[in-house]
Amino acid sequence: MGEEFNPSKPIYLQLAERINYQIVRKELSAGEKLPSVREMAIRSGVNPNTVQRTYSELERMGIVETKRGQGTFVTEIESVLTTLRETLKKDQITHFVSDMREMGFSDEEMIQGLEEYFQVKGSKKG
Amino acid sequence: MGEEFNPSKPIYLQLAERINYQIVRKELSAGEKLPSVREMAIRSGVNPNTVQRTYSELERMGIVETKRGQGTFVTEIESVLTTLRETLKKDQITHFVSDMREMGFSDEEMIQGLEEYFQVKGSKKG
Amino acid sequence: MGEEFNPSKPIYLQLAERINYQIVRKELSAGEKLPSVREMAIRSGVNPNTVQRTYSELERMGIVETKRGQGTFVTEIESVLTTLRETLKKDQITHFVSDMREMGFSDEEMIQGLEEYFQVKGSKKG
Amino acid sequence: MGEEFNPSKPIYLQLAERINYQIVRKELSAGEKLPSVREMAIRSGVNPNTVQRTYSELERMGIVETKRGQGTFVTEIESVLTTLRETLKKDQITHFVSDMREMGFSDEEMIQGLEEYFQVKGSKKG
DNA sequence: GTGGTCTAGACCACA
DNA sequence: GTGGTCTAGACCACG
Repeated sequence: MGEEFNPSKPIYLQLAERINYQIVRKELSAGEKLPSVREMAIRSGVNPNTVQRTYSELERMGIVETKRGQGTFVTEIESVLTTLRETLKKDQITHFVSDMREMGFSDEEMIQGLEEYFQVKGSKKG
Repeated sequence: MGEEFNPSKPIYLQLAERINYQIVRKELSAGEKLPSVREMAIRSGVNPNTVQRTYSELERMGIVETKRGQGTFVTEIESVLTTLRETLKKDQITHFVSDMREMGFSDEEMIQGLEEYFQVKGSKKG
Repeated sequence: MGEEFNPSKPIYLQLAERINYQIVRKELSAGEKLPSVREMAIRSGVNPNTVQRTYSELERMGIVETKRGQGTFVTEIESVLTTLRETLKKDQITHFVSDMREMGFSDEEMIQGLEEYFQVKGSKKG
Repeated sequence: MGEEFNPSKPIYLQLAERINYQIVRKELSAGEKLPSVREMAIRSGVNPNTVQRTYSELERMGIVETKRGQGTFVTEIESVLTTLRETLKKDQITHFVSDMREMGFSDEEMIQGLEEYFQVKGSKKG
């Protein structure tokens, strides 16, 4: 139990990122209930206070809604989920481009490399 | 001193990857001397034997040449460095595509996202 | 227990050579389990780490396959074993010719000497 | 100083073999003086008594002659040297064939392997 | 049990 | 100094 956390970043943010990731991957669907704070604390191997902070942060971002006495739920507002998806996409791309540039690759090489990859491995079109 | 290592992967391999990365980023140029085994051990916070194993591995891959009593040097064979560069590129791309697909993005969305990114931020052509 | 090793050559390589030799002589057959690292260490009178290194080397050469938690086994890939056999043959011949030449014998004398030897002692044809 | 000796065989015989080998390689020519017992003992790192025994053995075989007060000399009798040469050749061949047979090679494979070797590496004819 | 990794500390050959 | 090997002893993941 309890995957590891990078000590150089607040755990509550890392946990939030993981949940966002799960939402975009549809492991958590719109309207679905998140694990209770205590449950999530045990699963993640962190303190319940940390989970609480994560949930608050997610609520501040509009990604989850807390219903008193019932629990915390993924928002059903489509636009929020779409934005979240776009945000994560952008983050991934930013990180990718940054790494590739550090290795000295040009924009063309990245595009080209991707297209070659798709051709070889077979593509998944949207 | 002593950067962190992921406990789920052998340290000697992670260290090799870091060095490969440094070579591709030209933080280490062709023919340049690597830190001595002992020096690198101190810098990395690991045992000299572990560094030794890393250097052996790199030598086996042809990325590094060792001269007894003198030290360990980045190879000057161009083709090896080119291959290394291509390998790391492929790895990055594989990882990127894998993550993006897990988040449900299509190949088109990745390419498109990249191109948008380049247009907004300004491109670096090869 | 504990056969002797030539101090002028790494033990882990000498041990590997011995095992290769045993395989070619069919004292170890394809698919057969090698002694465990610890067992072999005791038999050979060396440290388990040294045996480990030998087994790693053999695996790198494809001569041996290791199954986690089960042991190390001689490969069943015929081509590898054939190649090994050919390699050892070549090594033997190289060594023989080198010694004979040092003693001043010509190629003809070697061939001739061999043929005489076979005639006198009785031959084993393939 | 002092090459190593195989503990499984008398040192005096190993030393005799080495000297025979040197004679056949013409590092010691017919009639040439061998090092004095004391000198040889130092060079070989063995006890002078052992060298004495080696020289006696060589004299028994007719390979050297001892002249009181002058030293020990390689014989000048051609037939003895020829025989020695033939004996060493036979020993080499016996050892070679024995090893190759243990590895399962047929007589044909040995001859064939030798001939291939000569073709590739270039032959030295007598 | 198995193999695999890591540390600690030692000794060696080379230059 | 450099890299290379070896031992001793520990801990881990796998089955």
